[in-house]
Amino acid sequence: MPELPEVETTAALIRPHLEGRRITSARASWVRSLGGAEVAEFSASVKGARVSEVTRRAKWVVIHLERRGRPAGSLLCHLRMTGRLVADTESGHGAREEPYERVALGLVDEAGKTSTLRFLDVRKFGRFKFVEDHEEALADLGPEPLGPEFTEEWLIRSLKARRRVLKPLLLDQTFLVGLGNIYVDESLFLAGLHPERSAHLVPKARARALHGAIQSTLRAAIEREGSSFDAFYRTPEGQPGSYQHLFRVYGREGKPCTVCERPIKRLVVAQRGTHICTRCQPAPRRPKLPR
DNA sequence: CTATGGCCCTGGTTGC
DNA sequence: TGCAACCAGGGCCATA
Repeated sequence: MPELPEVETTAALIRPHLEGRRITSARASWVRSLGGAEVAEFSASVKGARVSEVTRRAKWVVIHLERRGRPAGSLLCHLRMTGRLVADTESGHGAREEPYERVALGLVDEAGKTSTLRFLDVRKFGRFKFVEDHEEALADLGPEPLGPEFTEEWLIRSLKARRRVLKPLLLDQTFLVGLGNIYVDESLFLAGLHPERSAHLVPKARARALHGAIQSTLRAAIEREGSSFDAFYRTPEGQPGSYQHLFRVYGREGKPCTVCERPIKRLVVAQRGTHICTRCQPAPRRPKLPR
């Protein structure tokens, strides 16, 4: 469950269980989830710290820590393909290790009530790591698609400057953050753009359409708490997302386009499964090959 | 700068 | 039924 809307939803779900609480213990049953740190080192970094705030940057959940009222580093969590963050409301569960649990934190609130935050991750691609400075750690990321930097003018200018295929460029987190395979396909469909078009050849009007498509797709998905079409990947906390019912192309191979009824096609672009309507998203002109 | 392919991992689905 | 191949919402790294 790893694109911007799912990460935003995750941050919102765990926030009330974390803010204001103090970390009393930490454990990790899969060290590589810690992103390079040893378990003891990780534990020492977070134990005794208080969670001041839970935010999101790109596809990262950022858990801000403080000690004596001063900033004291952050926990950065990336869900990658199968990661989940689950907060226990009931106390007394802290000792039990859940299936696929990779990292867990014991917490206590001001009244002495205990709880547990667990990082579960079937495929172990995700990360749950401590950093001193989250801004430095995330410095290479592009702008937020729902933030003030991401304007129509920015997108027009930035597309023009890149001689790259459109879809992989939009998936590149150093270019623009938050989009993954699903929301890229959905956004390109809404904008009427073929994923293999050259970024620098996208006309201004289409770039404007793409800007609107990205924002409206992400906003609508956040409103529905993201997508979850596989029981395996759902968040057990709260309701699973429901945006998957509104997919126009993703996972709809062979089904009729919602606009023109032509069957949706699946192709592979930059090694990623890609879904398009060949009528609504006309293929780019192929450059003439020298003979 | 851009593109490609391997790699990290596990489990569900598909096809023989 | 059994089993192998293939697929998956991400991103890093080396190489060309």
